[in-house]
Amino acid sequence: MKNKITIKDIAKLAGTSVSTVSRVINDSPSVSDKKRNHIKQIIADNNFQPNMLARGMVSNKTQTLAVVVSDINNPYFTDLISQIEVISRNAGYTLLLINTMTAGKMNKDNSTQLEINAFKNILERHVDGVLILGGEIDRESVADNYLTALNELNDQIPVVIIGQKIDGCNALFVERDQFRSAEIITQHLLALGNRRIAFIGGEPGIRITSQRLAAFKETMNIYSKVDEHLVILNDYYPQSGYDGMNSLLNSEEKLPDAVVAINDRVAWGVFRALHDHGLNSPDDIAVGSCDAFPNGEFMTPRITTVNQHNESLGKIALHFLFQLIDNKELNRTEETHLPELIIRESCGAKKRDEKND
Amino acid sequence: MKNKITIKDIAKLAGTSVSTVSRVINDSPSVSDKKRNHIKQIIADNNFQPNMLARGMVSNKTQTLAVVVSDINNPYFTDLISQIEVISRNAGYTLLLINTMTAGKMNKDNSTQLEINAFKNILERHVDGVLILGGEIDRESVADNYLTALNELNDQIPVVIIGQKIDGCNALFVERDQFRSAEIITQHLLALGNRRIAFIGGEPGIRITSQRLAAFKETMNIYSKVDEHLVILNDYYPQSGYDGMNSLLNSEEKLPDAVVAINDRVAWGVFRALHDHGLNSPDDIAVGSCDAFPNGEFMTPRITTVNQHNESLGKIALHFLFQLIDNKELNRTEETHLPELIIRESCGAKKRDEKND
DNA sequence: GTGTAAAAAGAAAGCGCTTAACAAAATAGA
DNA sequence: TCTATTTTGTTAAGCGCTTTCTTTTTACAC
Repeated sequence: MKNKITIKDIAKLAGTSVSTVSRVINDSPSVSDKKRNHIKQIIADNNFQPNMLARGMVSNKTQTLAVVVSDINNPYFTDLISQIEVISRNAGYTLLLINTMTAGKMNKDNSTQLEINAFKNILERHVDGVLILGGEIDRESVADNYLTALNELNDQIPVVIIGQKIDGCNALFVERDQFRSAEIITQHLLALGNRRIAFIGGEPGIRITSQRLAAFKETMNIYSKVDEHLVILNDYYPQSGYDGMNSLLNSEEKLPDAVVAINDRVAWGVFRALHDHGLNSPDDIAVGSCDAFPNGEFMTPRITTVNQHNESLGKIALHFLFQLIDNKELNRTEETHLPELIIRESCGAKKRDEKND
Repeated sequence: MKNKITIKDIAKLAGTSVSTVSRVINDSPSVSDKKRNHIKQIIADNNFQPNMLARGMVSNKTQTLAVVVSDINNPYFTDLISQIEVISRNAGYTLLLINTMTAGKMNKDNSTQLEINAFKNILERHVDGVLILGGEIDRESVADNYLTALNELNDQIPVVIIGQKIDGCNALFVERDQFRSAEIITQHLLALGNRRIAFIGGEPGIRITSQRLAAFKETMNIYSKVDEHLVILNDYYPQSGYDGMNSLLNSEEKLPDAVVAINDRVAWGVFRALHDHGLNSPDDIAVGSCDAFPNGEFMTPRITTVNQHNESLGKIALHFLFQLIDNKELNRTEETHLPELIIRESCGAKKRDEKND
């Protein structure tokens, strides 16, 4: 490891003072063009990179954003992170990534503690802003010490949370209407004539699940009624859909006409279970879901789902975060993106249209 | 934003000197238990977090690792990152995440420049170690300025690269045998009696593609021969498999008996194309691939693929990186993980067994 | 030439911390 | 009791930079 070259070295090489070199680095005006060019040349020749730690100490800016994410393997978050990375990079920020879920499910206390630790870490590092995706915030009830830690963090550093607003939290929230999206897909399935509809997937105690499930139930109750045997929660992954559908298929109960899967990945498992039983979607059982994950059009059948326009979430959240960092007045426009039904094959709408032609 | 509390404030509150407080923070022995406890109490009461920038300046350690990744949306990398995050966090490091691909494909110059910029950024931030996943390193030929920048980075900070060794690069490489995995799946397909086999997916000019394609061709040439019309490269995503398979299905050429997809996601698109043409895998066309992505067992048909044990890559890479950071002698054991065939449904091996019973 | 204002350059303080060097106090041995 | 040693605490330097305050240089008018 070579010894790092410092601003002092550059000053010496250029035969000038440290402060003049600093002025050149920071594009301060009061340096003559001649000297400026000379110094720039020397900086380039020696491949000098100013030490950001030192700059950060005095300027109180680290050009760093912390991203706290509960599950980096979830493509919903990955999508978000990659958007966030690009926008941040273009704005001159680098991301500190903090994942708070180890592997699989964790017990609640443990994950709460992990997030609180993350906040401490963030505080130590003096980042300029914090973005929180999912995690504890998704829970229906948040521990008091978590809320305290989060508010303390937000006292020191601007925090923007992508998720549903929670009471008592002072951070800024950017949210999507999770109720509405489940309502849309349930209405669609009902409109196609299905009356006995199952709900599969989602983790109990997590807000997105309760909201979507509530939407499902309320909507169902208008035209039909919910058979509680047909509501099977678990988590958000294909295995969950597979197990859920299988238990329905293997039970004594009458089979449903249709299934609302909590998201496309769960639907994937549902399809697999159906196929294993020689059944077919949409002909035997229609399946609809939410979230429009990438590549849903390659599933067999192509999945009918609800696009929440999550692709704009990262952009909006950063927009706010940058405003907070710069102490600007918040301008909460351009936030509304309504969920939108994407009709593909798995609910059978197109097939029905063809028949009616 | 509250004013941050500093070590000075703690010293004043504790009626002692800054250095004594520092000793307590750093668990230095020469402080009496009484004073130590008193100071610890005050630190806790005031929720004091030492400023890591300041600590980093003097100690030359930032407890930060940079992770440079070309495409954070690729689940192969996401898997890797999430492992890396957990291990790093447990070792007291936080990750700086730098994604170098914006969206979709980029032209080569642009992405080279993005990575070089990333290296500069890393240098400025004085991280303790760097991990590189994919990116330029994957290309068959690397630009000179890229190699120079990479070597300069490695001169200052330990760099570990997960990928195939490139000439002239001084960083440490951790690799998997990409040739072997394609060889395995091709052999499997040949052993099942297929002779006319297509190769779909992968990006020309990227090393993993050339290596797997070379393995495919060499293996094929032993028992059969390669019809160049049946080799269709593009990229690594379902669309690529879909388009590739479709073009085969729509062409005048005789259809292949089997397909080697470069990875499971490409195979996914292949299945979709087959299905659109009323064809079925493995009955009409067998499909095998590499990489054993998560949830492959939920595909229809369940995919037969080759597990590269990439799950151990992150662990091994960090193991080395930590050794380099601590200036330890490198101990390159436990590195061998042979690729392994996972037989599921899509090549038809099990069906054949049943028939023979 | 002198005088003055503006521009350019430099000196020095300080960001929050660690740590070497030193000083003081406590303990031990003679 | 007195010195030698160990333990505990303090002072101050310095990490690499920014920035305020000062000084020097330059430009221009008279």
